[in-house]
Amino acid sequence: MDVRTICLGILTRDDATGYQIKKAFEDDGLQHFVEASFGSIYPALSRLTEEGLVSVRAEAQEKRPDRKVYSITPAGRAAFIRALMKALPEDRHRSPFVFAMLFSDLLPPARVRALLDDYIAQSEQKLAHLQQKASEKLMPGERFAIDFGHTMYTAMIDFLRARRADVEGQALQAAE
Amino acid sequence: MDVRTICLGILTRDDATGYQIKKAFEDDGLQHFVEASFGSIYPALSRLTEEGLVSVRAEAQEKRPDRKVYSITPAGRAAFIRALMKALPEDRHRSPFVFAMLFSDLLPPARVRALLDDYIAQSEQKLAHLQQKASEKLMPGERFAIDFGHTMYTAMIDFLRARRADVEGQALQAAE
DNA sequence: ATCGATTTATATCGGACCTATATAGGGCAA
DNA sequence: TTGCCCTATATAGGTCCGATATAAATCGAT
Repeated sequence: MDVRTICLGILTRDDATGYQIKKAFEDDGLQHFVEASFGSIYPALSRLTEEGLVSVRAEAQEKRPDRKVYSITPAGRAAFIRALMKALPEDRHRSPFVFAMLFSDLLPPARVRALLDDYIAQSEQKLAHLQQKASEKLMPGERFAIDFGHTMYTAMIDFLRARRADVEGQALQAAE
Repeated sequence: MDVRTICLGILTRDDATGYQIKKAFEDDGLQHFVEASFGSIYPALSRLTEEGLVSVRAEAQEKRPDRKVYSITPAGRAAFIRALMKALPEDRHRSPFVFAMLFSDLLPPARVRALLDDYIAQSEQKLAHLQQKASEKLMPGERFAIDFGHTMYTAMIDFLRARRADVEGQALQAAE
C-alpha cells in the first residue's frame, strides 16, 4: 500500500506527527505487514496537506523545533475509504532467506545450518512479540492482523525446525 | 535481495537473456519470494558486465534485434557466493490486504467479506500452482522453497477460512 | 553528578526499484 | 486479417528506502 494511504489510515485513528506515524506500526506488531520510512512519510504528509486531505497545526515547544501534528480532514477520510474500496495491490513477500536457500548446493553445509538457525531464531522472536500483543486488548482489525501473523510464524517455525532436523541428520550421516 | 545478486544467482544455473531471468522466477513458483522487474534487471546486467561479473554474447537473429545472452564469469560466481556468505537483508512481507483489514470497522461489511473472499481465492490459486510444482522433479533448494511456500499458504488459507466463517456468523446474527 | 546512550522529532539526498510505455517481429486464433 | 499474446530490449518518471544531519530531552550507569 502506498505511503499516502498508510498515513491517512493512521490519522483515521488519531492525530499524529510524522514520527508517531512511523512508530504506530513498529510498536503494534504490524511491522511485518505494513511499514514506511521517514524518507517517504514526510514528503507524503506535505503533499497530503497541499491536497487538503490532512491539516497541520504546529505546536510550539520551548527550546525545540515545532511539532507538526497532522489531522485527517473529511476529504481525507473519504479518500481513504475510497482507496480501501477499490482493488488492492497484491501482497509482496520478498525473502532473501528463501533466495539463499535456493542455492544451498553452492554453499558450505555449515553456512546452510547457520542460515536456518538464524532465520528460526529471528522468527521465534517475532512470534514472541506477536504473542505478547495477542494477550492485550485490541480492536477487531488489529486482532485479525496479529492473529494472522501468529498463524504464519507458527507454521513457518514448525516447517523450518523439521527441515533443520533433516539437515542435521544428513550431516551426521555424511560424517560416518 | 538486490537485483544484481538475483541476476547472478540465475546465471549460476544457466546462461540467460534479461527476459529469461525474469521468466525464471515467474514460472518456477518462486515469484512469491523473489522477483525483479525489467526496469531493474537490464541496468543491473549492464553494470554487472562493466564490472566483469558477467559476460555477454550477442546472438544475431534473422529480422529481429540481437538476443543478448549473459553468462556468469568466475569472478561473478565468487561475488555471488560472497553475497550469500554475509548477513542477508531481512524478509519483508508487505500486505495491503492486512492493512485494509486493520480498518474493517470503517468499511461496509459486504466489502470486508469480499476482501476475505478475494484473498482466499487468490491464495488458493497460488497454492494450486505450488502443489503442481511440488509434484515435479526439483533441485534440493527449489524443493525447500516450494515446500516453504506450500506450508505458508496452507496455514494462511486455514486461518482465513475460519475467520471468513466467523464474519458470516456475525452477519447472520445481525440480520435477525 | 555527569557522561553517554537512547528517544523524540524533522528533513533531505542519493540510490534502488517498479510501473508504464515504446518498439518490433512472430505465432495463433477468431 | 485483425487483434492479441509472446519474445526481447530499453528508458523515463515516480515511489520508496537507507543513510545522514541536526538538536534537545531523558534516562541509566558510573
